[in-house]
Amino acid sequence: MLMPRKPAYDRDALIAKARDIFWRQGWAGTSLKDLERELKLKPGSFYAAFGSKDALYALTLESYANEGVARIKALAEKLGPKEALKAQPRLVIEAVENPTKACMLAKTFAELQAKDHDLADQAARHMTEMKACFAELFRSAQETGEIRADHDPDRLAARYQSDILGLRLSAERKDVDALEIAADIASDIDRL
Amino acid sequence: MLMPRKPAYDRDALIAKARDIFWRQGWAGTSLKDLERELKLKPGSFYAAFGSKDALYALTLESYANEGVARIKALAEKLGPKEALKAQPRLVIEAVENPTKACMLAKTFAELQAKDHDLADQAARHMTEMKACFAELFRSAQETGEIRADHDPDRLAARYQSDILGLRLSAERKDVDALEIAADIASDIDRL
DNA sequence: TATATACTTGAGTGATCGCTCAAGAAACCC
DNA sequence: GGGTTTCTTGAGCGATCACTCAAGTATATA
Repeated sequence: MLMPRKPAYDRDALIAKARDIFWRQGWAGTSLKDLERELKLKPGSFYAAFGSKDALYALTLESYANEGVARIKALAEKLGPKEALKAQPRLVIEAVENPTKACMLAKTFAELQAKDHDLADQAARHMTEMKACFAELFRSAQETGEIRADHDPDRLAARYQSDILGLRLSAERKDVDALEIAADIASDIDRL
Repeated sequence: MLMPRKPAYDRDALIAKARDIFWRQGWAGTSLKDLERELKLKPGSFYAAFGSKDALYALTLESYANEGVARIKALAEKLGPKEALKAQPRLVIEAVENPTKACMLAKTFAELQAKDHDLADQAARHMTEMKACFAELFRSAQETGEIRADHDPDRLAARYQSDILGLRLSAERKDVDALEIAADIASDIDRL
């Protein structure tokens, strides 16, 4: 007895579009008007589809984090763990398809942590996830002997992630040559 | 013929107080209500004293940057350039008087750059200023022979500042041992 | 003490915020 | 095509935004 009607939009495409807007403009910096205009959705459709601005933001964080993990894992598959870690800094600041260089998780965390917003926790969890991913790469690079075994892979991962966050923020600046920094981060890995 | 009346508040103290609020909560995250409550100023007095929210924010950025430059220069005076650069990472994440660990200039820049807001430019200029300050320390450490002369001090400064930005953001996370990262940044300087 | 001047107060401005909902349009099964 | 259900539309909700201003108060000089 069901007689439905399909939505006129592609939900995943809308989430990807919203991700780019939130990524660039932040949480408070993006209004419902912005989203309605860019997603071509009237308020009613928007709320029927996503429930709330925060709920959509959560979906975009999820999407962002999943793609990030997938990208680094694919890179490791292709280049091996050490070379993937070395290549990542340069790739991440050269990705022209990104709406901005800085990390969306870091931006979200920095903006909303003081408010104890749920989205800050969620961003933090995704960053922990990424850090674990980096640690695994350091660990397997140690197993293959590419990196000396007397380093703590978790510590290496924390430092590496911190460097990447700084790099990606620096890459937004006009007075900084982010490629030099990326190269220096990569060459640090050779010294391990 | 002038018959004035002094304000009941200490303007510099108010700016310092506002700085801490903006630093923690960001630009969009701080409402006039927040400021009026914390500064104990009614709207009329607020606008008579500072003109606008943005004008006050600009004053707080100025205050923040001036104190930052003064602190690093005092540290260099006391410890010498190399030891100052090595000490700074730890000191900056251990400063308990700060409302938050992350750098206010970086947070401002990240939040407002996409909007082409004047405050983003101003924050960027202050970061450039800080970078030049770091470069000068690297340069003088090279002159004393503490750091090898075959490094580009401007490049070292850009990398160092990028590392500090990442460190300070990392220091806000519960799952990261920022002291370890600070120690690793310091030991990197010994290898130069 | 009288008066001029600056500061303080708080109600209130129009604009925008995230969001709701009733009504109309469109697509499905029978 | 008829009937049912979902999707789409857009006016409009109360709350909050940054900000204004006229009236009241306090403090200086004369």
